[in-house]
Amino acid sequence: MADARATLPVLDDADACCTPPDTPPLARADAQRLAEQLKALADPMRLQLLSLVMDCDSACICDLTGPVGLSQPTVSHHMRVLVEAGLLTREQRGRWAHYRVVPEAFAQLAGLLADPRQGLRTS
Amino acid sequence: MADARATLPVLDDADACCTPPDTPPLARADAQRLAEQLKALADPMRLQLLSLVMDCDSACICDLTGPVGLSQPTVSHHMRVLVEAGLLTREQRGRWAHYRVVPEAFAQLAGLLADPRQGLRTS
DNA sequence: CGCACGGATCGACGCCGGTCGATGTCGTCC
DNA sequence: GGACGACATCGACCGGCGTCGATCCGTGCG
Repeated sequence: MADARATLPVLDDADACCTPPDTPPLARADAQRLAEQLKALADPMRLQLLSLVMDCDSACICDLTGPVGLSQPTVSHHMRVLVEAGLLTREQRGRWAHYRVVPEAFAQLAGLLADPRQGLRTS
Repeated sequence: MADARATLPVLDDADACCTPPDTPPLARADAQRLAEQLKALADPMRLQLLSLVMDCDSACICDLTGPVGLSQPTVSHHMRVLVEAGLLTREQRGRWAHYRVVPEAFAQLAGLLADPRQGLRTS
């Protein structure tokens, strides 16, 4: 802040008061990757869908449309988002696509959030 | 799925094959609340801002605009989002607004994600 | 082969949110 | 009081995203 800068006459714009100059923000690529996973989770419908998948080990879309009250294309879209984010896996069996939770992905996210200082530093 | 339904003659539309009928999805209000917190985190810029705040215990906006390369209004807006999501606190001191991380909020989110089955069931 | 079913994809629509220049508000200093 | 600096807010712009009806694709069965 300005008062700290006043005592550092030669560090008026290269040094932030609280941020050591050798500590840049989280790398852009890491931030993007983490944000994408969090964004996949950051929708109430997708959280509801996840809770349903978790409760029955594996689920297909015809089981999910009713409980969450969404149309089939919408559920299909959401499931795709979750699969692409690495939070679910999809397995085609005949007519049915089975979706399952990826526990490791949640564990990893939990680890990042549990220790925010170290977690958000991981690259 | 359809084959499971074929063996449950009276549960053809009320029962999903994998979801026990007494296990509804995550409650809508809970899903909304959790989604809001996750959405606050689900932006790469905000993750970068958070990593900076974490590294220096407390920061103000003038310290943050440079490292993340955003304008003051944008940073101010992002900080507001994080404060309203309960992930940061804001304290006005003279001209400066000090932002700090709320560790408990992260711990809670981590808990929800670490044990997804129970975590997403919590209300 | 034709039909039924489950699910993916397309296209359109409306809403949301990141971004910034401009401006307003507040606190501090002279 | 006026000037300055920090930061909040406003308004506009633009891209992204949730949603659904329609349609397409793949599988299974008679």
